[in-house]
Amino acid sequence: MLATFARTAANMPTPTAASSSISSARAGAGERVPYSVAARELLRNTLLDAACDELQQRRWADITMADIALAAGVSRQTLYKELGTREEFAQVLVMREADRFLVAVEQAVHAHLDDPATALSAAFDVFLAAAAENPLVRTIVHGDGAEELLALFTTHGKPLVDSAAERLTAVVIAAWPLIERRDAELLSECLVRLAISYAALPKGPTSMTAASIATLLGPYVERLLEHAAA
Amino acid sequence: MLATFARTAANMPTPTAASSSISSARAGAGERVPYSVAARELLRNTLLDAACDELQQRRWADITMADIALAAGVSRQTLYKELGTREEFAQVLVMREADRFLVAVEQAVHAHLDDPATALSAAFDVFLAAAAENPLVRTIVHGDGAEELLALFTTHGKPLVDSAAERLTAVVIAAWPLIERRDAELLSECLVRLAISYAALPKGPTSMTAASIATLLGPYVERLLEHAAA
DNA sequence: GATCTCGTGTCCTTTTACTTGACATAGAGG
DNA sequence: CCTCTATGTCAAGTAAAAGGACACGAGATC
Repeated sequence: MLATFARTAANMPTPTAASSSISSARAGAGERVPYSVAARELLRNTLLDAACDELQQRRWADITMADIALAAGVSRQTLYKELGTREEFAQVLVMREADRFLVAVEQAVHAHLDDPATALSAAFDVFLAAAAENPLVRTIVHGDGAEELLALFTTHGKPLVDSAAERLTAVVIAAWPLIERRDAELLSECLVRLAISYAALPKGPTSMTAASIATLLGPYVERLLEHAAA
Repeated sequence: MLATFARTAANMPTPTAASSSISSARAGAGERVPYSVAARELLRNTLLDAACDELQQRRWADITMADIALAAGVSRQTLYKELGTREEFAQVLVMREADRFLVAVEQAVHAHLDDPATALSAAFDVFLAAAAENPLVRTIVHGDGAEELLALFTTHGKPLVDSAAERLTAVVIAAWPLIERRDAELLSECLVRLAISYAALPKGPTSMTAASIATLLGPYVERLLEHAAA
């Protein structure tokens, strides 16, 4: 039923759960976002979206800050103030995209709480499939002139890896609370690094890669759970 | 596949087509919304959403403008400037909700382009079902202290009826271009008035009511189409 | 019936956010 | 070498929102 119409899609707390068709979203509790915060978010996202759009048409190296500001309908100054320098902008852009991948991964894990190895495989598969079709990733991996962006995944990838690993750790711990934090952190960082590697340089069908990873790391995870249960 | 992640749900042109799960929205053409416009929209919607939320907790008469502004995280002054007086605010609130109903109706019609009578029935059914569960409508129809809002549907309902009829006319003409505008206008206004009447005072299951309307007006529509085809 | 209280609607001042134009700098290309 | 262009930053100008104040009218209280 579409009975209860959707709340304005504009004022969602996070784009996380922004799917649920046309139904009563956020009818629940005090998840109220004051306008000032929502406007700030809107500004940032408008800017980042504009950059993504531009990226699908020409190389990052050919896109100026002025282009991005113009595309977002905002002055260049506002862009600098809100997102910092070009490098910082790129960093934020990449981080946001990574965050979205994490959301997808989180869902995949959540769907296989009973079987860690399957969860591992499913999550990795979802990630790789998404990465393979994601415009930003494709641009970076496939196209030329995106070396600066590429570096954010590798040589300058510390913020990304750390952040993603941290988030993934949270996912793991939420899924299997018995696992020790240190173990979860180790596993997460390993997974993140593998994920980035395979996203940058795919090998064979995504499901096979995912299965391989599950084969490699599944025993470790199960060992962890056994120890935890004991 | 969720491959291509959703564009920021914040910057959608209209909440109209804001359903399509997680897939590449607006990758198409120049449907770019400059930030200033999006921010304005966001402000209005935040305010209206806040009012809706409040309405689910207490009566319209008990909700002050200050409450709404506070709930939206905005100053009272901004509220007045953006949405006008209390009456105007209520008007806008109602109109927005009506607009959403029209969207649902439009979809229902679109799903039955081949059979006008069925389209009629389906549209009316969708409308009534939605109205029956819609929080705002329920508040107005069921609760006390909403007389001021109720008037906007009846005695002071000219803007609503005119607007809805006009939009419905557009839907009808888009669906069956052969129908003459004058006929579409007559039909639309009649339907809008009936819809409001049954929303305010439901009678029996929605599907039966919808079927009755289709029985009553179906022949008229088919007659129109026959004449047009001739 | 006079007063008190509260919400409305408006005016005005301060503060914040965005725009605009300008400029120093550095790298690319003629 | 010089020009052209993009970056990053500054200061002045403008628009939007916040915050305070007040007149007005409606209900409540005494």
